[in-house]
Amino acid sequence: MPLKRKPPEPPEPPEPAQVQAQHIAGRPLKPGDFIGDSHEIARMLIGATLLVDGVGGIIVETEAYDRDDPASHTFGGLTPRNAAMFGPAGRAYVYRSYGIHWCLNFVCCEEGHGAGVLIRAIEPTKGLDVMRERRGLQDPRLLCSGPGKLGQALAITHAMNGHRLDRAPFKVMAAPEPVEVVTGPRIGISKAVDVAWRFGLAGSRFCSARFAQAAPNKDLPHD
DNA sequence: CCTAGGATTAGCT
DNA sequence: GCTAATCCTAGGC
Repeated sequence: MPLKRKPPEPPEPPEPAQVQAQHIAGRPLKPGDFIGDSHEIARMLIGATLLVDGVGGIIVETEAYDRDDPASHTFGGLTPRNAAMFGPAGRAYVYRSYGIHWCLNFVCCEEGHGAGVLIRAIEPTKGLDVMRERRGLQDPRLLCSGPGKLGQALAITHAMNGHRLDRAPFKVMAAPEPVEVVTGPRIGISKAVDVAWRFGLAGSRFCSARFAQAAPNKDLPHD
Protein backbone atom coordinates (compact mmCIF):
# COMPACT_ATOMS: atom_id res chain seq x y z
CA MET A 1 0.00 0.00 0.00
CA PRO A 2 1.62 3.27 -1.10
CA LEU A 3 2.35 5.75 1.55
CA LYS A 4 -0.41 8.19 1.37
CA ARG A 5 0.18 11.52 2.94
CA LYS A 6 -2.86 12.92 4.53
CA PRO A 7 -4.16 15.81 2.49
CA PRO A 8 -3.79 19.19 4.14
CA GLU A 9 -6.10 19.32 7.10
CA PRO A 10 -9.43 20.59 5.89
CA PRO A 11 -10.87 23.30 8.05
CA GLU A 12 -12.31 21.93 11.24
CA PRO A 13 -15.94 21.07 10.64
CA PRO A 14 -17.86 23.70 12.54
CA GLU A 15 -20.19 22.66 15.31
CA PRO A 16 -23.64 21.84 13.99
CA ALA A 17 -25.14 24.84 15.73
CA GLN A 18 -22.65 27.13 13.98
CA VAL A 19 -23.38 25.60 10.60
CA GLN A 20 -27.02 26.20 11.19
CA ALA A 21 -26.41 29.70 12.49
CA GLN A 22 -24.30 30.64 9.49
CA HIS A 23 -26.77 29.15 7.08
CA ILE A 24 -29.70 31.05 8.51
CA ALA A 25 -27.88 34.10 9.84
CA GLY A 26 -30.27 36.94 10.38
CA ARG A 27 -33.17 35.17 8.69
CA PRO A 28 -36.54 34.23 10.13
CA LEU A 29 -36.40 30.78 11.70
CA LYS A 30 -38.59 28.10 10.17
CA PRO A 31 -40.04 25.02 11.86
CA GLY A 32 -37.29 22.88 10.38
CA ASP A 33 -34.66 24.96 12.17
CA PHE A 34 -36.02 23.62 15.46
CA ILE A 35 -35.66 19.95 14.55
CA GLY A 36 -32.60 18.89 16.47
CA ASP A 37 -31.10 18.45 19.89
CA SER A 38 -32.65 20.92 22.30
CA HIS A 39 -29.24 21.76 23.79
CA GLU A 40 -27.92 22.75 20.36
CA ILE A 41 -31.07 24.73 19.64
CA ALA A 42 -30.83 26.47 23.02
CA ARG A 43 -27.26 27.52 22.17
CA MET A 44 -28.21 28.56 18.65
CA LEU A 45 -30.99 30.80 19.94
CA ILE A 46 -28.61 33.01 21.93
CA GLY A 47 -28.37 36.23 19.96
CA ALA A 48 -31.56 35.55 18.03
CA THR A 49 -34.37 38.09 18.07
CA LEU A 50 -37.81 37.35 19.50
CA LEU A 51 -40.74 39.64 18.90
CA VAL A 52 -44.37 39.19 19.91
CA ASP A 53 -46.62 41.67 18.13
CA GLY A 54 -43.50 43.70 17.40
CA VAL A 55 -42.42 43.84 21.05
CA GLY A 56 -39.29 42.10 22.31
CA GLY A 57 -35.57 41.96 21.71
CA ILE A 58 -32.47 39.79 21.63
CA ILE A 59 -32.54 36.40 23.35
CA VAL A 60 -29.74 36.41 25.93
CA GLU A 61 -30.62 33.38 28.09
CA THR A 62 -32.14 29.94 27.41
CA GLU A 63 -32.44 26.54 29.04
CA ALA A 64 -32.66 23.16 27.32
CA TYR A 65 -35.09 20.43 28.35
CA ASP A 66 -35.46 16.94 26.91
CA ARG A 67 -37.62 13.88 27.44
CA ASP A 68 -35.04 11.87 29.39
CA ASP A 69 -34.41 14.82 31.69
CA PRO A 70 -36.04 14.48 35.13
CA ALA A 71 -36.45 18.26 35.28
CA SER A 72 -38.42 18.37 32.04
CA HIS A 73 -42.17 18.69 31.96
CA THR A 74 -42.14 15.89 29.37
CA PHE A 75 -40.23 13.45 31.57
CA GLY A 76 -43.31 11.52 32.64
CA GLY A 77 -44.79 11.25 29.17
CA LEU A 78 -47.63 12.96 27.38
CA THR A 79 -50.22 14.80 29.43
CA PRO A 80 -52.74 17.47 28.47
CA ARG A 81 -50.49 20.16 29.93
CA ASN A 82 -47.33 19.27 28.02
CA ALA A 83 -49.00 18.18 24.78
CA ALA A 84 -47.61 21.13 22.82
CA MET A 85 -44.08 20.05 23.71
CA PHE A 86 -44.78 16.68 22.08
CA GLY A 87 -46.14 18.47 19.01
CA PRO A 88 -44.31 19.71 15.91
CA ALA A 89 -41.04 21.62 16.24
CA GLY A 90 -40.99 25.37 15.90
CA ARG A 91 -44.08 26.00 17.99
CA ALA A 92 -44.65 27.57 21.37
CA TYR A 93 -45.10 25.65 24.59
CA VAL A 94 -46.58 28.00 27.19
CA TYR A 95 -47.02 26.89 30.78
CA ARG A 96 -48.16 28.50 34.00
CA SER A 97 -45.38 28.80 36.55
CA TYR A 98 -46.18 28.83 40.24
CA GLY A 99 -49.78 29.59 39.38
CA ILE A 100 -48.83 33.12 38.44
CA HIS A 101 -46.47 33.53 35.50
CA TRP A 102 -46.72 32.52 31.85
CA CYS A 103 -43.45 31.10 30.53
CA LEU A 104 -42.50 30.55 26.90
CA ASN A 105 -40.68 27.57 25.37
CA PHE A 106 -39.75 26.74 21.80
CA VAL A 107 -40.61 23.14 20.91
CA CYS A 108 -37.72 21.11 19.44
CA CYS A 109 -37.27 17.75 17.74
CA GLU A 110 -39.68 15.66 15.76
CA GLU A 111 -43.32 15.43 16.66
CA GLY A 112 -43.78 13.03 19.55
CA HIS A 113 -40.27 13.52 21.02
CA GLY A 114 -40.92 15.96 23.86
CA ALA A 115 -38.08 18.49 24.02
CA GLY A 116 -37.90 22.23 24.12
CA VAL A 117 -36.04 25.38 25.03
CA LEU A 118 -37.19 27.73 27.79
CA ILE A 119 -36.67 31.36 26.85
CA ARG A 120 -35.37 32.85 30.10
CA ALA A 121 -34.35 36.40 29.23
CA ILE A 122 -34.11 38.89 26.40
CA GLU A 123 -32.43 42.23 25.98
CA PRO A 124 -35.34 44.57 25.21
CA THR A 125 -34.90 46.44 21.94
CA LYS A 126 -38.41 46.99 20.54
CA GLY A 127 -41.50 48.31 22.27
CA LEU A 128 -39.73 49.48 25.41
CA ASP A 129 -42.63 51.70 26.42
CA VAL A 130 -45.17 48.91 26.00
CA MET A 131 -43.03 46.62 28.13
CA ARG A 132 -42.57 49.28 30.80
CA GLU A 133 -46.30 49.74 30.94
CA ARG A 134 -46.98 46.02 31.23
CA ARG A 135 -44.30 45.51 33.86
CA GLY A 136 -44.87 48.72 35.80
CA LEU A 137 -41.12 49.36 35.74
CA GLN A 138 -38.66 51.61 33.96
CA ASP A 139 -35.28 49.88 34.21
CA PRO A 140 -34.69 47.94 30.95
CA ARG A 141 -32.65 45.37 32.84
CA LEU A 142 -35.68 44.40 34.91
CA LEU A 143 -38.17 44.13 32.06
CA CYS A 144 -37.32 40.70 30.67
CA SER A 145 -34.59 39.22 32.91
CA GLY A 146 -36.44 36.02 33.78
CA PRO A 147 -39.01 33.71 32.18
CA GLY A 148 -41.92 35.13 34.16
CA LYS A 149 -40.91 38.73 33.61
CA LEU A 150 -40.46 38.05 29.93
CA GLY A 151 -43.90 36.48 29.77
CA GLN A 152 -45.44 39.57 31.31
CA ALA A 153 -43.45 42.04 29.19
CA LEU A 154 -44.34 40.25 25.93
CA ALA A 155 -47.92 39.52 27.04
CA ILE A 156 -47.49 35.76 26.65
CA THR A 157 -50.72 33.89 27.38
CA HIS A 158 -51.99 30.34 27.34
CA ALA A 159 -53.74 31.18 24.08
CA MET A 160 -50.31 31.06 22.40
CA ASN A 161 -49.70 27.47 23.50
CA GLY A 162 -48.99 25.35 20.41
CA HIS A 163 -48.85 28.40 18.16
CA ARG A 164 -46.39 28.42 15.26
CA LEU A 165 -43.34 30.60 15.88
CA ASP A 166 -43.06 31.61 12.21
CA ARG A 167 -46.50 33.22 12.18
CA ALA A 168 -47.95 36.30 13.82
CA PRO A 169 -47.85 37.36 16.57
CA PHE A 170 -44.42 35.71 16.80
CA LYS A 171 -41.33 36.72 14.89
CA VAL A 172 -38.08 34.84 15.54
CA MET A 173 -34.92 35.80 13.64
CA ALA A 174 -31.60 33.98 13.82
CA ALA A 175 -28.58 35.79 15.21
CA PRO A 176 -27.08 37.94 12.42
CA GLU A 177 -23.55 36.88 13.37
CA PRO A 178 -21.86 34.38 15.69
CA VAL A 179 -21.94 35.28 19.36
CA GLU A 180 -20.00 34.10 22.40
CA VAL A 181 -22.12 31.78 24.53
CA VAL A 182 -21.54 30.89 28.17
CA THR A 183 -23.15 27.97 30.03
CA GLY A 184 -24.11 27.04 33.54
CA PRO A 185 -26.54 25.02 35.64
CA ARG A 186 -30.24 25.61 35.17
CA ILE A 187 -32.21 27.70 37.63
CA GLY A 188 -35.16 27.00 39.85
CA ILE A 189 -35.21 23.22 39.46
CA SER A 190 -34.71 20.49 42.03
CA LYS A 191 -33.78 17.61 39.73
CA ALA A 192 -30.80 17.27 37.38
CA VAL A 193 -29.29 20.40 38.89
CA ASP A 194 -25.71 19.56 37.92
CA VAL A 195 -25.84 19.68 34.15
CA ALA A 196 -24.87 22.94 32.44
CA TRP A 197 -27.95 23.31 30.28
CA ARG A 198 -28.45 27.04 30.77
CA PHE A 199 -27.01 29.17 27.98
CA GLY A 200 -26.32 32.87 28.00
CA LEU A 201 -24.91 35.66 25.87
CA ALA A 202 -21.41 36.33 27.21
CA GLY A 203 -21.21 39.60 29.10
CA SER A 204 -24.88 40.44 28.78
CA ARG A 205 -26.33 42.48 31.64
CA PHE A 206 -29.87 41.35 30.77
CA CYS A 207 -29.70 37.74 32.01
CA SER A 208 -31.78 36.59 34.98
CA ALA A 209 -28.72 35.52 36.97
CA ARG A 210 -24.98 35.64 36.68
CA PHE A 211 -23.07 32.86 34.98
CA ALA A 212 -19.94 31.67 36.76
CA GLN A 213 -16.97 33.57 35.42
CA ALA A 214 -14.98 31.55 32.92
CA ALA A 215 -11.92 33.84 32.94
CA PRO A 216 -11.47 35.12 36.49
CA ASN A 217 -8.11 36.71 35.68
CA LYS A 218 -9.75 39.41 33.64
CA ASP A 219 -11.70 42.02 35.52
CA LEU A 220 -14.92 43.08 33.97
CA PRO A 221 -15.32 46.78 33.47
CA HIS A 222 -17.52 48.18 36.17
CA ASP A 223 -20.21 50.17 34.43
C1' DC B 1 -24.82 42.52 50.00
C1' DC B 2 -27.93 38.51 51.51
C1' DT B 3 -31.95 35.23 52.90
C1' DA B 4 -36.86 34.18 53.78
C1' DG B 5 -41.67 34.05 52.88
C1' DG B 6 -45.98 34.90 50.36
C1' DA B 7 -48.73 35.09 46.09
C1' DT B 8 -51.73 31.73 43.40
C1' DT B 9 -53.26 27.78 40.43
C1' DA B 10 -52.91 23.43 37.81
C1' DG B 11 -51.43 18.93 37.88
C1' DC B 12 -50.28 14.88 40.00
C1' DT B 13 -49.55 11.54 44.31
C1' DG C 1 -52.57 17.87 49.90
C1' DC C 2 -48.18 19.16 48.00
C1' DT C 3 -45.15 20.76 44.52
C1' DA C 4 -43.72 23.83 41.08
C1' DA C 5 -38.66 25.52 34.70
C1' DT C 6 -40.92 32.49 39.55
C1' DC C 7 -41.06 37.11 41.26
C1' DC C 8 -41.42 40.65 44.62
C1' DT C 9 -40.92 42.63 49.10
C1' DA C 10 -39.20 43.03 53.63
C1' DG C 11 -35.72 42.81 56.87
C1' DG C 12 -30.91 41.53 58.50
C1' DC C 13 -25.89 42.12 58.05
